[in-house]
Amino acid sequence: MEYPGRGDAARTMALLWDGAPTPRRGPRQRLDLARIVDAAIAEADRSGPAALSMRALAHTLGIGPASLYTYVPGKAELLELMVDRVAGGRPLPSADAGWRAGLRDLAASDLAAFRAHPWLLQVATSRTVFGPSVLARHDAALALLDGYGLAAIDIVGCVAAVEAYTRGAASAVVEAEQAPALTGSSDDEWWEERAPLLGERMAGRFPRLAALEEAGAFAVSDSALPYTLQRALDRFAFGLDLVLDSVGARIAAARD
Amino acid sequence: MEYPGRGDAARTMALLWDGAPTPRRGPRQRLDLARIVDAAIAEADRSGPAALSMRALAHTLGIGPASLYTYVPGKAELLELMVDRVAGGRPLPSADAGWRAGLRDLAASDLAAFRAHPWLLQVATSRTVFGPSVLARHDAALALLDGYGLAAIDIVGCVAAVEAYTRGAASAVVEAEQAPALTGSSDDEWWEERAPLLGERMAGRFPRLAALEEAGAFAVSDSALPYTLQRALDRFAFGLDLVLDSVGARIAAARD
DNA sequence: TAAAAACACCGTACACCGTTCGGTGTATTC
DNA sequence: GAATACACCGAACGGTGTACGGTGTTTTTA
Repeated sequence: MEYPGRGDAARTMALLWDGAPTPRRGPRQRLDLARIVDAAIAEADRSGPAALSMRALAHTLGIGPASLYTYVPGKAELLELMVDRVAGGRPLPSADAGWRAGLRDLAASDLAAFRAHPWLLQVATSRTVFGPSVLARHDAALALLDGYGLAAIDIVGCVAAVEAYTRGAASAVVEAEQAPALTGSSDDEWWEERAPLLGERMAGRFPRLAALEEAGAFAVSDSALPYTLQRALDRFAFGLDLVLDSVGARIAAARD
Repeated sequence: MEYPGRGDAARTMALLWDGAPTPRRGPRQRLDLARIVDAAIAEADRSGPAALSMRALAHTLGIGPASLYTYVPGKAELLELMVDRVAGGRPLPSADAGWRAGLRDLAASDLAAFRAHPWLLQVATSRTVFGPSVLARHDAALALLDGYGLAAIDIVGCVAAVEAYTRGAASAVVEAEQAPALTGSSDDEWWEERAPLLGERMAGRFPRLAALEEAGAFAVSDSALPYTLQRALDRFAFGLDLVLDSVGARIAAARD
C-alpha cells in the first residue's frame, strides 16, 4: 500500500490508528501486529529497550529477521507502537471520586506502568507518541480537573506537573527496583563491591549526607542496600502529596 | 538506554574519585582523562548518548579505538565519568538567599544541565552515579533545607520531590527543544507530515484536548508546533511553584 | 651501561546490531 | 491457466563495543 506523504511518519500513523492494512492478494500474513508488539513488550520487559533486538524478536516469533520489516517499518516505529499499546492496556483514571483521588489514581497507574515496563522511561524521553491510547489518557487526565473553576492553562499546568513528577519519581523507584537486574549481580554484591571504597572517600566530606544517614533517612555507607524499594515508594507518596496539596490550594483559590 | 560491559567496580570508583593512576614505567600517556571525558561530553551533546561511539571518539582524539580502553574500562564507565564531570562543572546551589531561592536555584541549574546535555536524562535513569561531584551536589541540596525545623526524613522527601519533578519536567522541555534535531528534519516538517493524519482521526474523539486547544492552552492539530519551547518552560515554572509552595507549607507547619 | 620490566598503543578480529536487497514460492485475481 | 501482488527469507552491508597479541618506547634495575 502506498502512503501519502511517503515518509515512515504516515505509515506509523496508520499503524497506530488503523492497525495493519489487509492486502487483497498474496498469502496471508502468519502473524498479526498485536502479537508482534506484545512479544516485543515482553522482551523489552525482560532485558531493556536497547537489548531488544529485532533479530531476537523475529526468532521468538518464528520468522526470519527480514520478515519483521514486513509488519513494521523499523525499530523506532515498533517502540512507538509498544508505548501506545501499553497506554491502552490499563484503565483510564476516573474522575468519579473527586480530583484528588483521580490524580492519585493517574500517578499510581503511571507508576505501575513504569515499574512493569521500565523501558518506557527511556523510550518516552525522546518524543511524545501521538497514538490513540496515549492521547486518550491525556484527555482523561485533563478531565480530572474539569469543573473546579480552574483556568484552562492551569488545568494543563497541574496535570503536567503531576505527570512530570510521576515520571521523575518513578525513575527513582525503578532504579531501586531494577538496579540488581541490570548488572546481573545481586544488589548486595553490587553494593558490597563499592561500599568500602565509598565509605573511605566520603569520610567527613559530606556532612549533610552523614547526618541524615544517622537519622535513618538516608543510607549510603552501611552494608544495607543504598536505595531500598520501600524507601523509594515512601518518597514517591510523599512528593506526590506535595504536588496534590498545591493543586488543592489552586482549586481553593479559584473557588473564591 | 542500556549499556554493555561492566568493568570492575573498584577501578571505576578509583577513576571517579582519584583520577587516572600515574604509572612509573613505560611511555607517558598522550592524553589525560579529563580531555577524553570532555571530548565524549561534547560528542554526546552533539549526537546523543547512543550515537556516541568509542571508535568515533578515539578518532577525534587522534588515537586508535583500542587505545581508548587504556584510559577507561568501557563505555558504561565513561558515561559515569561524564555524569560526574557535568555535575562538577556547575556551581552548587546556595542556601544564602533562603530555602525557596535555593531550591529554585537547584532546579534551574539542573534544568540548564539537562538542556545543555540531553543525554543526561537517558543515562541517569539506570543508576545513580556515586561520584564525588554528584554526591557533593546531593549534600548541598540537602543543606538548603537545614535549620527550618523539618524532620530529617522530610528534608530528604522535599529535596527528592524537587529533583524528581525537575527531572520529569526537564524531559518535557528537552523534548520540545531537541525534537527537530533527532529526526534530522525541521520541526515544521515533522509536524506537517503528521498533522493532517492526526486531525482527521482525532476529530470528536477527545473533547478535553479539543476544548483546551481552543482555549489556547494546548495545541495539537493546528499548523503551529505541538510543543513550543516557551510553553514547556512556562509549565516547568508553574509546576515548580506547586512543589515549592507545598514545601513552604511543611516548613510553616514545622514551625508551630 | 646493558638488560629487564612495565607500559602505551594499535591492527585485527569477533560477535553482535538494524536494515536492505534480490530472489522464491504462494495465494488471489483476471 | 496466467498474471499479479504479496509474504517470507538468506545473505550481506556498514556499523557497534570490546578482547587479544604484538610492537615499540620509556623507566627502573643490576
